[in-house]
Amino acid sequence: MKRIAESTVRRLSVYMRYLEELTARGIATTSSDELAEHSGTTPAQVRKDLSFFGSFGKRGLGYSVHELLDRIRRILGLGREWKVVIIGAGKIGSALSTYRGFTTRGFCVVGVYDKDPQKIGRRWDGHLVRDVTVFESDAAELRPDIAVLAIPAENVQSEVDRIVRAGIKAILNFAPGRLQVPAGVTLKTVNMAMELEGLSFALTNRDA
Amino acid sequence: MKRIAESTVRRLSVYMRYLEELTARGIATTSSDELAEHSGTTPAQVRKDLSFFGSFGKRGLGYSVHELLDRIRRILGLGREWKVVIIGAGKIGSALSTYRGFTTRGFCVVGVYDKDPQKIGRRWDGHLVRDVTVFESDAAELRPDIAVLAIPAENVQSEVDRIVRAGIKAILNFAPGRLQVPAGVTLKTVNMAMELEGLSFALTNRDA
DNA sequence: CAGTGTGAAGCACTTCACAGCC
DNA sequence: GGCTGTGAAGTGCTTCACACTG
Repeated sequence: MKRIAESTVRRLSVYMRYLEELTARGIATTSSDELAEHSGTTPAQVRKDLSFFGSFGKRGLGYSVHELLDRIRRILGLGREWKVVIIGAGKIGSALSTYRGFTTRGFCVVGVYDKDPQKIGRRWDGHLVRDVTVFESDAAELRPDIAVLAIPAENVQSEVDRIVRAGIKAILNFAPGRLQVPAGVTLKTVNMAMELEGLSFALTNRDA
Repeated sequence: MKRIAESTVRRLSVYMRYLEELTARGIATTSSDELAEHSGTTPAQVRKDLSFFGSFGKRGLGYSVHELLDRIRRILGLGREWKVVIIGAGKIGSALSTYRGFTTRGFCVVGVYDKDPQKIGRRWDGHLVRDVTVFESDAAELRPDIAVLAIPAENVQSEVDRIVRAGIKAILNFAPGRLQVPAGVTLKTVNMAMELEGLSFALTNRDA
């Protein structure tokens, strides 16, 4: 398959949400116009995005909500359960694991790790917090798919290295700083400070 | 000024972090090569990004760390304090307000609001949680700059409308769903579920 | 000579426009 | 007739390459 742009993947997620809403409302068909309208994009963009993966519509009629939802779920890999481990038993990880849309889309927390002796052994959102030093051996047995890295700024790279050594191929990172991962490992970083700086820039330079 | 790409603004934030590190290490000059190396981009990109705002370097010598840091801070609007209100006294808002890099860069929490009677009146990270219905009148006096919207999925648009009515021009949103804001208001949405779906897609379609 | 600043070229994503099918 | 699917055109960000300067 040809390389898919990240922006396309994000839009597929948005289309999926609207299709879920249509399903809940019992609506059976939709169109690229309607999808675009509710996803903040254009009909041509919707059709182009979908065209990378196949032809899911019927000319003159539109798309079957049920079928398109099924197809997009499959494309996004949401037809299965993903085992997620959380590194860092803090507020962000907790917010994420209790997020509606986390469990409902097949993401399942199978382990929580920390290096703080104060936290190790305690319960945290129904999970036992384990020592991060046992993570590699745990992972060898558990085979988690995704690691959420939600630790303070220090030594983030060494935790990334640990996660990579454990054989995990996808990391959602909330820690700041530039991180290195080998090819074949996908790293997505969410940096809240940077988002705020973007707002600061917008406020400072508006109308300019 | 010509319109600046969001990607450029994000990179400026990254350059700033490296310049802060150099300052801490007492290093006085740097180059586009070095900035690129530590920011995951190319020297040409660094120079192009900076060129939108002026000529800050010296040919043959590079950039003064001190001067460039000062310039970038000014560009990003970080030379002042920004008053931030948090709507939704939950875990995400709490994680954000205790985030290193939040207070250190001039973002200051001046109010916390919720609609849950259980939370109103309670202390939350040192702030008194107030009823979200008094937000507009509070804002008229307090004049906050940025609102962080960290509430569950229901009625997010009506909260956005309330924030906009209060005269706030920048919103950092953690709630899901498509939101409308009038021109002149900047909305940045962080959707963790969507980030995870991106990882799910990458895991499913790798090597393909 | 070393390293910036920048027009020009390259590339990737978006939009257009229309042929094709229901 | 209506709406999809898609090559072609358009747009905007990135990379190149080199003139320029300390």
